[in-house]
Amino acid sequence: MGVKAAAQAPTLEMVAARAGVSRATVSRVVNGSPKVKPDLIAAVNRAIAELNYVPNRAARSLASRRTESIALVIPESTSRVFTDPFFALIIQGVAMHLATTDYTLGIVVASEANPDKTRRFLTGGNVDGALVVSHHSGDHSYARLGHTVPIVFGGRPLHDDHDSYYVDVDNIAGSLTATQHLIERGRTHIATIAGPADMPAGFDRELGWRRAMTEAGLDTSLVEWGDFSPASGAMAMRRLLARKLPIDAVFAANDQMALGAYAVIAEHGLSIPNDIAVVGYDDDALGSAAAPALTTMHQSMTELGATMAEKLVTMVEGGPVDHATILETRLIVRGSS
Amino acid sequence: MGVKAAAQAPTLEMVAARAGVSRATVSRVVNGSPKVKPDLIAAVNRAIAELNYVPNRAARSLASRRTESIALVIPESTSRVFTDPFFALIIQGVAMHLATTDYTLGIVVASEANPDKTRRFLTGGNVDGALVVSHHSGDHSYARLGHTVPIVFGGRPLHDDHDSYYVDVDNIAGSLTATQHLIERGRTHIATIAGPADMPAGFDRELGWRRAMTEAGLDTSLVEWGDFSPASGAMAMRRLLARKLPIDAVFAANDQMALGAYAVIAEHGLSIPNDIAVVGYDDDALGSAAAPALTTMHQSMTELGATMAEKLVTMVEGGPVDHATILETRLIVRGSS
DNA sequence: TTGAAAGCGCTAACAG
DNA sequence: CTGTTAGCGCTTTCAA
Repeated sequence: MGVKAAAQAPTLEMVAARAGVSRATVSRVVNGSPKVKPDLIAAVNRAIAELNYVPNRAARSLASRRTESIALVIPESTSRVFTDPFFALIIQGVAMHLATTDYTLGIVVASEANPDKTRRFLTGGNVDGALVVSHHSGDHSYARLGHTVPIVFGGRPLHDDHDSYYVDVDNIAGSLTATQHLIERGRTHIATIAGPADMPAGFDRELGWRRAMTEAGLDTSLVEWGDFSPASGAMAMRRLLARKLPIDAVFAANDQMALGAYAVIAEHGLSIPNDIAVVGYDDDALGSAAAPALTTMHQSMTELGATMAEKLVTMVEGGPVDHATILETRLIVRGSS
Repeated sequence: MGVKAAAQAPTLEMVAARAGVSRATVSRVVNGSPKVKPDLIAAVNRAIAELNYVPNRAARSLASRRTESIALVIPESTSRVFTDPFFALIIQGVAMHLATTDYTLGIVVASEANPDKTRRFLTGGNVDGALVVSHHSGDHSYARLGHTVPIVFGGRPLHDDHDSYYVDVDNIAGSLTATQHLIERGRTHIATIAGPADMPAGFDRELGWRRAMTEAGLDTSLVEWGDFSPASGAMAMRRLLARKLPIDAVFAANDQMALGAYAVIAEHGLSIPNDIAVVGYDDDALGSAAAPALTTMHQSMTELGATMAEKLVTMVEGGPVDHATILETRLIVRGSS
């Protein structure tokens, strides 16, 4: 209201006029074309600065048929476990990598009630590519879209899907290492609180534990499953203890479940690590503040996110990429083992 | 490569041709204009379905001068504490609310090294509005942009900024309630592990504690500050105990610090809640799995996010909104108090 | 190396 | 109520 006219955003045309060149030239300068005379480049840049010009994405994308934006798709069901630092860190990694590029990041929570909405959004030319993360394997249903628009998955497909692209952490090697650490510490009755077997992370971490146990000739019957939540970890620990078998260590498939187990171990009057050593997975912030501090496997989820983003951008721009990229994991020994 | 022609996405024009109407009519149907004859609507919708048409956002936005997308801005410094469920939950709330609208969500990590990049992005007509969240008050530097593009802040401005729009939880009432709960339980030497005084959440939660204590005629000298991390909570608790004054309860400004304090209390051979009752804030997932389970103040961050999104959309669409929206908080009594 | 001109797919007056 | 007609701001041949 009042006198103030809507300050019209400067257009490329205004820049051209001010710099005394054609719109085409301004466009070339903005897009870094190599064949523009230096003095013109300078003139254009000056005009851009003076006008505080910023290109209109919609117009650019309409004309060029590229959107300069990528979507991070999060299946609704997994968004419910958003509390899991997992997602937040991946988003952070993706966002930070993208900040170094010209791509914009869009978040899409894929409604399971209406999966076509997401499909259409992705195939409707709204994004140049997509990142799909989930704990659930089934969500690789998006895999087929990969033929229409570039897609990079976070976490390996549960069933090896030969032509999908993904970045994953080495869950098998990680859990193998964690279990071997317990064995080296002289533990022999090592239980595991595993994650759901229908999620790659759950399946693989159980597998690594199994391998380490088998290689060492130890018994692999002490398994209980949780859903990665602290409460489920506590319940699993309770079931483990209820078996009345000797247990001198527990490898939990994630820190949240490990911490859930802490409470139960204390309730039973047992001490960590004297009676039962505990090793978690993920290196949650809370593990280091727990008493005793939790030994765990560290893997950088921000790195995972950044790597996914980098890979996708490479694909979008037509570069060569491998189907699988596996990130390393490392053991962090603290007081609980 | 090979024979496959790039399957050209169907355009509005193709739909018009197939339905035997003009492009304008198709546009009207797509945008739900009330003045189109039912039979034409049907014809158009049939053509849309047959062609699997999906509107091109760029074209639409270029022509209509609206982007149908909003940005969630996260200052870089606060993105480092991304591990804090706070952000993840807000994002979730925002994403879920937006999923019920036609708006798209973009995540922008505002580089502090190059703040203008974000400013330009926001003012450059790339989004219809923005949501800004941060724990830090200083970040209301974006407040001025509010005159150019609608902005809703998460958390109140530290210095009351009379014309910015925000949604916040009632930190003062919440911490007052938490402290009164401790007082009702008969505790009289109640310490607080406060958050940074330069963050509204830190400042307000300390204030609520102070009010409750003062009203009850209790001493308010037992204060130590942390930075909301578990480690800082542990250190603050250590300092509190080092004062060698009687302490029979602790109100921590968030659960992560409360849990950090747990470890230290145990180290000192004290028991919770017998020797020291503990109340946290935020209702983190881990608080309920701790031993004993943590009494805390619950506030729905997803609701915060959803409310922010809703408010912004209303603003973007020209509806009336209040400057401040305050969300309720509730006490959850568990074993630690 | 630069400019002119033709759209990209859609919306929004304005007629009719 | 429906169609016609201009563009929205930018990229991109094609000539010059």
